[in-house]
Amino acid sequence: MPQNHLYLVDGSGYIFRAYHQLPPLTNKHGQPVGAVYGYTTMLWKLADELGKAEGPTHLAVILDKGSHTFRNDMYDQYKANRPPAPEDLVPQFPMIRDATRAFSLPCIEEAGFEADDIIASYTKAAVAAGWHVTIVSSDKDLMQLIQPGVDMYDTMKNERRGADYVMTKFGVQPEQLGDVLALMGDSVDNVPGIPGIGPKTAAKLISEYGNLEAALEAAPSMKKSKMQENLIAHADMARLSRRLVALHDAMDLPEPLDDLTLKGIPLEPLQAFLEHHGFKSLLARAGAPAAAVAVATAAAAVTQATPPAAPVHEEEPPIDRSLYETVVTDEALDRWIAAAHAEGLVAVDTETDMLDCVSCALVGVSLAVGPNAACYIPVGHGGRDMFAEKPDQLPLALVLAKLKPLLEDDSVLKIGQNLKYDITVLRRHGIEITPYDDTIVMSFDLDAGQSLAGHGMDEAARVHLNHTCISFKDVCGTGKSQISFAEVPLDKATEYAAEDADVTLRLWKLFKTRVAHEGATRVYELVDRPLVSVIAKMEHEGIKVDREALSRLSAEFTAGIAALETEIHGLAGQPFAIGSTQQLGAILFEKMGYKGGKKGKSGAYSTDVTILEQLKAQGAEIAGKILDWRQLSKLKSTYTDALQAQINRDTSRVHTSYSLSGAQTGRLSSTDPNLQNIPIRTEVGRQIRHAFVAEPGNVILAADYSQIELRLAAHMADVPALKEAFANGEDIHAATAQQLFGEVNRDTRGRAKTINFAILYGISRWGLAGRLEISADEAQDMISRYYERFPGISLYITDTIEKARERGYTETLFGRKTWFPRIKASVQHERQGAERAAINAPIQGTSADIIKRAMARMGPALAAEGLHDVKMLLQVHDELVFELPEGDVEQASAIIRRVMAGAAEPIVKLSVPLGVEIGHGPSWGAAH
DNA sequence: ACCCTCACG
DNA sequence: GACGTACGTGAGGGTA
Repeated sequence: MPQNHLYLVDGSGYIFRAYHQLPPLTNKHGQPVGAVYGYTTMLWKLADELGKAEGPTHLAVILDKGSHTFRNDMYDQYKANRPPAPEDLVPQFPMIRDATRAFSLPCIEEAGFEADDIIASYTKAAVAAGWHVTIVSSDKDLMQLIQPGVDMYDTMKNERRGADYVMTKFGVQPEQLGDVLALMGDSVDNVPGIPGIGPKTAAKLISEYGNLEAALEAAPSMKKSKMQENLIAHADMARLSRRLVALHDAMDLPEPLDDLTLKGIPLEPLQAFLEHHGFKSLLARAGAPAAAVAVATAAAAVTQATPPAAPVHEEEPPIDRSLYETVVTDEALDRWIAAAHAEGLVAVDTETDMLDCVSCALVGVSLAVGPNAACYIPVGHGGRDMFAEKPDQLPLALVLAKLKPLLEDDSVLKIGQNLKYDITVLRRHGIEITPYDDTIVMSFDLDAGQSLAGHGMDEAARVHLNHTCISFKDVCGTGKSQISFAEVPLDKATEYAAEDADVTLRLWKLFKTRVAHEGATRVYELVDRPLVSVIAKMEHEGIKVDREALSRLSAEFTAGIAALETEIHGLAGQPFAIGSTQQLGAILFEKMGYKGGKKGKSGAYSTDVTILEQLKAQGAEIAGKILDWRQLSKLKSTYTDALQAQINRDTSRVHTSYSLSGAQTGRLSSTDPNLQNIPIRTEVGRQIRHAFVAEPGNVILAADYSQIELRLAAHMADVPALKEAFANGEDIHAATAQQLFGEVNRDTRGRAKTINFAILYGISRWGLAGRLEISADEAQDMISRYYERFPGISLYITDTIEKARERGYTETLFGRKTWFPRIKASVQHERQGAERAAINAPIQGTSADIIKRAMARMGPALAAEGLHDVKMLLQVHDELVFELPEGDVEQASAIIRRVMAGAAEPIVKLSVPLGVEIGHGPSWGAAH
């Protein structure tokens, strides 16, 4: 009779690990199932052990139930600083139980006890009965249970662990591990331990003195050191910690040992479960687990099962463009679509006849399902002219009809590089791409700030695949002789387009693994990926601009500019190009003899606002005129003229393009045109905002976060005085003025405001001195006072810089990384520049994360309350702009406010409220 | 292609 | 002791 062998599976521990290590999959019902999938493969692996020498004869999955256990009664801080489970993990907990049931395995949980205690109790009982035990977990606390006859098994690393593992990892025997853990403490579970003692020191003490109590008792006679003092001072904390890490092994077993006998795994419930979640590839590709088949073969003849394939990292074949196919027949198209279904994923790229995706025509679609397995489906070659001669290609309508089910199939992942473009193009043809991954966004979430990693495809291919893509220029030429993609011959078009899809798929494979392993899953899944289709919608929507209003302004500005020009030339005594800083510098500082030195390496005179304002203050009339001239020229060329040219001919609206990878901090950026820098600060400039209007019957609504970055700074640096001021709804700059100067008036409030911003940007006394027109010493005093009044700020600054230097990156509250390679530069000002950016990045980036989450939730929140005509049009970093029927304003305002104010939740709980200010009117200008 | 300047948060 | 003088963007005009 072979010996009984009980496997105890630490299900709760596993699911967290699977969540962080595995790609964030969703099933065909749109539910997140990455962790469930990982959990399922683990059970599968265990099922395959059945019948082997070291395999289980008995097995139980142990789960945590509820969060309050006897340890909380012992120490109310236990696990107190643990963040709530990620929102896409929560719905997976019940599915874990489904998965366990699908394998027909017993599942044990008990209120008041942690899974660890249940495992300890079963281990004790089984050992007493003379059984072998294997604990399936990688938890260090459970390693205390290792003893002869009891080992651990880490399925992810495929590693069995005994006493020697504990010895290499912690330097002690398993039975001494509890003492080591007690000294070390555990920041995740909030076990206090002894400050300053980590794994190394703890192990040294325990192996030297044998156990915790002996070490504590010996402390007074140890050599004097910080560690020794701490050992004495915190002895009670260590004793409490010892009790917290001890496993409770004497509970009544919820189910008797003998009930845990493994009998085999009926195939049917397992199959149903796998099919429900679309894990059927697991069954189909790898064969059922041996145990399941053993049961199934009795009923039906099943083909020889093979064990699930271990993930092998095979070298991909180099890119070979000769293997790409031009798809021009029904049969070929069907074959590619079937291949995509079989693979469960497909890289997609669309080719169009112009860059503007609102007006462009579809020219072709490329697909890739594996390395070099890529094709191009031409549909619009030969151009839009109905009568032009065209190459042989499938009709557009047919291709769209066949692609639609694939592109909308929940069980096939669509992969694209900068998908918002393709989403818009295909949405115009009635296709909603879902689900999707975007490699440009993945790249950004991994490598923002890494100077070597460009996120565009050509650069990404060079960096990550060591491959040079065919450039668009090579195919279409440049400048005047540039041709449209519709005119490119099919063979050349296929090489170019299919390569894009092929490269995208290869990049995706790399990034998918990295996202999971490098902690980018949170920000990718919870912030950026959902945003892609939202941004696509906003760009497609566009905003109405009153062309006549702009044209009137242009005319006004032209007249103003001309008048000023005459005056300036008169004052200068000669005509010159006012826009030329070179000529202007010569006039001001050489001919007219004003003071104001040369600047920097170029040796040119600086003529920027600060200089001109100084001259003006000295009484130079020309300086004021030049400032006015510059303002009007800027407004005319950058706004009133340029915006008119940007009004789309087909839609009569302006469609900006947002870059999701534009700003290193995680902010969006806006181009063609940039709608994030429309004037507002001066009255003249503000008129331009009034030209952004709503359709008749509609209004423009603008919703702003008020002081979001300062609020986040107060939260992140933990500044009680600032937090309190925000909680009380005070004027924050006035409150700062009160703290710093003891009185509030226009002057002190203004200075306080400057200092508040200086803090967000990484202050230097020189910089502050310049801004406030005080001496560096006075500025230094002011900074010191700020740190004194707002403790936490200086700690935040030093901490952030230190961490950035250590790890190379900073992180937002949502885990967005920004890399700072120059933080180790030997050139001082380069390094200091990186330090200032590092101070700012977590704050600016968290603010960006929050508004992005608000944007992703806005559509569903509005729709849920029946508001289908509210359109989100623009994002300006802390502001969202909507167009909506006048009658919806009240209801929409409440929803918008709620969504924006609560956008951090539940992932991040802020200790300050987020304020939202909302206004509306016939134009953007009027909405403020 | 680069610099300067200036519009925004 | 000199250095250079706040974070993050994009666009237009002048110059080389």
